[in-house]
Amino acid sequence: MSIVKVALPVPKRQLFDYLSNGLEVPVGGRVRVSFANRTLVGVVMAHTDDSPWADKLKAVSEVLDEAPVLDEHWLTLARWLADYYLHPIGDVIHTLLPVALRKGASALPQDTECLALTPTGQQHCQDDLRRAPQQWRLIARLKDGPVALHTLREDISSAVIRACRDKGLVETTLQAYAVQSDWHAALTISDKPRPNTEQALAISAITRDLEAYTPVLLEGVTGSGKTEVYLQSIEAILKAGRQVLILVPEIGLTPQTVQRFQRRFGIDVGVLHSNLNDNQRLRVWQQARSGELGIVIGTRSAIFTPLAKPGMIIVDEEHDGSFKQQDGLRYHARDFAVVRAKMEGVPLILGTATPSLETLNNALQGRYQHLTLHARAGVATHTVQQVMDIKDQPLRVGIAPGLIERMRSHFAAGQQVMLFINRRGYAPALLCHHCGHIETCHRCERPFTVHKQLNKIQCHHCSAARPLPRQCGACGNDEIVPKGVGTEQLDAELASIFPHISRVRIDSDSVRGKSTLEEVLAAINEGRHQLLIGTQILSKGHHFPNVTLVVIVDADGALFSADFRAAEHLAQLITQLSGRAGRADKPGEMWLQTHHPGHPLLQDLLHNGYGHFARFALQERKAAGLPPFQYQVLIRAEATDARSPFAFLDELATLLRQQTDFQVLGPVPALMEKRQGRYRVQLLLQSTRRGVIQAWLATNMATFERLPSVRKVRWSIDVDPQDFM
DNA sequence: AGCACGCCGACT
DNA sequence: GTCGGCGTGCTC
Repeated sequence: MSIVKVALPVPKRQLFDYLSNGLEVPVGGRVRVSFANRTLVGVVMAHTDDSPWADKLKAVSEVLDEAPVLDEHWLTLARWLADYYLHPIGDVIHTLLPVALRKGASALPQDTECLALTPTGQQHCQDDLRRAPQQWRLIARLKDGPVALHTLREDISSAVIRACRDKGLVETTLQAYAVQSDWHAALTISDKPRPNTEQALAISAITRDLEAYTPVLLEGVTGSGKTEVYLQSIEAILKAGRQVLILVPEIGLTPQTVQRFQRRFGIDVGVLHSNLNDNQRLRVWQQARSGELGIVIGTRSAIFTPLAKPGMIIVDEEHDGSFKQQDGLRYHARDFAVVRAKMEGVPLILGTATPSLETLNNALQGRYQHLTLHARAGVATHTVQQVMDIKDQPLRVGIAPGLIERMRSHFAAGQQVMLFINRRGYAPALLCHHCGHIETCHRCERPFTVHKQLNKIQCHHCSAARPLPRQCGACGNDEIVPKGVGTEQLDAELASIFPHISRVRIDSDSVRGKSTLEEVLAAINEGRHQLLIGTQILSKGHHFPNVTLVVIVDADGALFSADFRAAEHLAQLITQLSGRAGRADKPGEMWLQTHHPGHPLLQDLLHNGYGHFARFALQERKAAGLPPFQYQVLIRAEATDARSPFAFLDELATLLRQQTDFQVLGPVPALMEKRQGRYRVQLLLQSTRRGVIQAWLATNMATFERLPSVRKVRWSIDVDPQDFM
């Protein structure tokens, strides 16, 4: 009997057998099958002759691919992901494929909708469209032949296209999508500066052997010319006819970044970001896979882009938390990049000014080559970092009087000031002054955040919202006051302190969509705003040369957090923010407000810099038995009642404690005990040896799934957890 | 994950 | 009297 074993997108750790009925079904190709009263797209993992289900087997309904969409190499990577992250193979396969392919779209390049000039359009000249310059721009673009509609949409509005179509000047045609047929031939190198000694050393170290896995930690502060090292290392790869994959954090993928690569090499760059639709993603995936693109740049999931001739992987800002997927297949794109580079035998660059402790440790242990770039003369920003002790100080919106004065003098000198606060909204809580009641989201048991402008209170953990109450929900008193400070309040209060200063607020509430953020950032660097108030967004990827004063409003939260990585993240934030402010002739000044000015981590960071801090923090981690010296696996369970998650994890813990290869800690309530109406409990497994926990869990998974208590909970496994929320 | 089957409350 | 609530169980 000819049977195929199919990976299906269901949360079961198994494959499903179907009769292939003589159809040609390649391993790695997709099939459509009926499964529990519905039709699913799956991928054939193997062929076989018999099956324990022989009498119940259904036949494959449709073969979607003549050639595999996942070749042997990718099936191996898929199995690695499933084993390492203890995730069902069917869902891993599903995650690896572009959404269009998951839905069953053809994997072959499709004809694309293009716009072409009609004979009438051909004859039109600029004068005919004197009063419609946008329409003329479109006509001019099409003079050399049809252009794909999706390309035109990037810079021509649909109204213009419609107008021209209505006038009979243009028409839609279907034709094979024309990509740059040979980027290797089109490759030209423009505006290449001469590298300094450090850069030259780095480039030669990275490109010493283009055909071998050469992992490198490239540590370089802002202004040290890290991107130039990327560019010149890439050059060697491209010239050898091989492709480069670049991963960047979510916020770092700006048109400028892409343009920099495009300009240097004069070739098309494939871009994968969150605003693409399914077909656009599929197109980049196909072009990368067929080798038609020399460079692919994208965020987390871009690590799954297949390359015909892989040449190099670069992970920029490797410390960034957005590389870790927080649901489903909880992979870390940086870690998977390491595995992939090793398997494909290509150089790997992990670049950052503030390496994660995991990566730094790997470098210090000699697993990665550690290359350092110091700031170049003339570009160096020497931000002076200082601590503001706010004990007993009369704060105004959480800011010490001395710093209000510093702000005033920086404004007077015509410079910009940046305030960093980690809270969106007006205030993190609404308190009744009479009875002390705090308005709380019942689903998460956390205070509602006050949003005054939107006239509502909102839970930042489940986004439940209500109109801003006028009376206390408990006692009815109308003296209810916002407690604490968020970006919105800072903004409002500073308006009254500095009425003539133009302010701009930068957080996910005020900045909607990518273009808006770009516009705001441009306005800032044109000097149209003097005061910037914002959250994390400010620390990522944007340089503010005219900012000479940076204030971190509250550094205390991270110093005493239950999350052991909080101090590391604060240090990265401080270092990143300092690097983004000021320039050589206008050095910046940074103030950290704290009630604990003598805190050893803070003191070490400020006096000795990130590198020293990180080594010190590594020693602490080692002493405390924490990552990267211990490998962790977190098992989470949640349910609408408080007892079931505990019952399940208690049972699990008892089973797990039968072995002695790793520690079993818990179960304990999650840092956020209740979220979206569900009680959350977790069990932490810890070992000094990589992989032993996975091995044990894998062999006992079936037992766990048979526990009666498992029925009442939703549970998941997080390998190398990044946060414990 | 879906989706059906199955047994208890407020509605035309 | 029914529509529908979501608990439990199965899918080759």
